[in-house]
Amino acid sequence: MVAVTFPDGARRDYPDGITGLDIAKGISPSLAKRTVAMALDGALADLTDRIERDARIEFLARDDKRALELIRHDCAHVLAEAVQTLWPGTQVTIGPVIENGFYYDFARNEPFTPEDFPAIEAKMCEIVARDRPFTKEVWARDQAKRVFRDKGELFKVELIDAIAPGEPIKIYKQGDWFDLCRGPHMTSTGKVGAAFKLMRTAGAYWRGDPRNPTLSRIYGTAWASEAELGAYLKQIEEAEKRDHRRLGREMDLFHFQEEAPGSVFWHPKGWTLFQMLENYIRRRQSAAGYMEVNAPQLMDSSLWVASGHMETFRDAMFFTQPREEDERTFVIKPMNCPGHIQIFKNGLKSYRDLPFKLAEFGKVHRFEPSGALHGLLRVRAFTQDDAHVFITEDQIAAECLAMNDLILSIYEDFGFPDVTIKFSDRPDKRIGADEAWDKAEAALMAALEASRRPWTLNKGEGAFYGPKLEYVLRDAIGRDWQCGTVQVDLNMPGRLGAFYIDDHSDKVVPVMLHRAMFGSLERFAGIMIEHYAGHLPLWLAPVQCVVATITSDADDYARQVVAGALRLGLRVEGDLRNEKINYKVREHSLAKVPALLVVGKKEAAERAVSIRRLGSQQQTVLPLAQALAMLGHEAVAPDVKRLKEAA
RNA sequence: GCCGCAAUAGCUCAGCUGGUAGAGCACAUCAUUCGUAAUGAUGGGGUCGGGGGUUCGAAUCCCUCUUGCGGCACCA
Repeated sequence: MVAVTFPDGARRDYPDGITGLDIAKGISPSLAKRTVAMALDGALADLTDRIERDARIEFLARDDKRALELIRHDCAHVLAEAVQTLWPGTQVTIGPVIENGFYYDFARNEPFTPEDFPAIEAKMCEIVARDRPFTKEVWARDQAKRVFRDKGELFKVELIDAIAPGEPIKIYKQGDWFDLCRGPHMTSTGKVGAAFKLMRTAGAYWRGDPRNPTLSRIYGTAWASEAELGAYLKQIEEAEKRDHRRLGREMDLFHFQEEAPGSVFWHPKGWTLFQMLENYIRRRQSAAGYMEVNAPQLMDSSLWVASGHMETFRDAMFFTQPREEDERTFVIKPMNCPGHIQIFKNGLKSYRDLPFKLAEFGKVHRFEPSGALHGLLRVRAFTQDDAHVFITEDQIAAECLAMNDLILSIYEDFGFPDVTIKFSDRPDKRIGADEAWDKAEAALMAALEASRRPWTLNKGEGAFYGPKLEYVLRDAIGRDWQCGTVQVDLNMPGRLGAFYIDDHSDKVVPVMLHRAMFGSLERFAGIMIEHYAGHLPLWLAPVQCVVATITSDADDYARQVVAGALRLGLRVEGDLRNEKINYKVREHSLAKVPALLVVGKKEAAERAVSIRRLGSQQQTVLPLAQALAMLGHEAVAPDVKRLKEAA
């Protein structure tokens, strides 16, 4: 007998090996009918699985939140059957559930294109309508391999070989079609429903390895109801409107062109935003004891051989061409650390000088793979808010913690309270002794734990010289981008011959921490633009307010308003054109100007302004002095505001 | 870099199976002085991403390069 506990706490004994379906039927036929799967002790399982030990059982209806991943996974199987029906000879590989949907990778000589989607979707609808039950069988390994090999499914044979010995080889059938699969599945294909849509095709390497064949991937989305599908598609449409590449053009912030792939042409407005970000970081890090420096853009390649960068990143570095007068090859810096180490090395340093904190808005160039480039988020030339902190081993944990706090407080100022923190430990390809890595990882981990923030482990993803913390932000369409980073480096200072004199007059190689907060100013600007959908807060907006006249009678007064705003340091423009106020409102709203100050005869007579804020139809009439004071206050950066309030 | 798709006016796009380029917005000029998301008229603007080929003839078909887009891989 097994004891089964129900969600209401009731407990009943059943014969050993009873299925969930039998239990459901015993309770009520309608329950059995509407149940698509079960959860045993919280783990999803096939409803027809036999229960062989005491467990807590839950019956999942199709509209249960947890059933959504089953809908998506079942949908992937339906897709695979549809594809193999339409194009016999296509091999199936894997088809997992992902955020918002699923994909399936196929091996076929001719890749799929979106033009194939209507036919595939129609076939999928047929399979769903047929409503065949999903049934599970466990096959012997040899039998499974034979069957798939005979079918020409060589990738599946490889997958079977990868299943650990002792693990069952599970086969799920849906009518005549079957697939090797971990499961679980719902009770039948009909449960997939109609709220699915194929989204796009893509090439993908088998098992993620570029040396393997390229498979043809089909991405799809699936939901419990048409309403949810519609809402999702709508959400994608909205996200596209906040794409920073589009807003960058619409707001006249920057552009790219063919001659400089992956390099930004910042326009006056975009550069204003960039400088606001830079100034903000400059204030924050200066308050935290960093000293700003500037190191050469070009340095002899020997320095990069010594640092170890040449060996690991040669293909991603830019070089100068030797010339008659100087045969050396120079590297266009891809990193700032070697430069900062030279500054540290210049002049003897004492332990009393530590922590020695050097910061630079360093413009670095990296020959990123062409396929990786993506607007401002992945470029070949970018500006790091980089810093290197030279310390003793004892200072590692405290300095890492201080960096972590500083970074998180900065993200909060920009409205990113939830940041994903990743801890990346030693990669296979690395320099330095394992004992050094042990020390570095332990210290970084101590700082991470002391900060009491949730984090995830990124196994083997550390830099070649040390472990790191990564701070990851999300763009409008849900892609993750690494921004800030804290890295412990016990290797490079030694390689480049840095040392300080300790309290026994001995030479000691310092520990170096690498730190970036925005990471790349370009990337952070892109994420910011998407985060605010172009509606930048006043302190960051390139044009903070426009003074717009209704008729030329107000021109003189408008000029006074502009002058008043300028005196307060506001970035203001006057719009005295002979255009209707409707036209001006539309234009400045589209340009995403945060505050529109409208002045007509009435305002001129009363020395007032009518304020219209971006995104609102409301107009507020305020006396001029009061309006400017209000805007002036709002335009103060959050960190400066805190200082003022504290004073 | 790999797989697929794309590139026509500043922007968004039309241009069927090859027959010499079009719209809206933007821009310029003129008129309009108007109370919170588009006033009207007129006008200028394109080696159809670059190069090569097929053809009597190429924006259109083929090859190639460049750049971009979506994934994959990469990311010090």
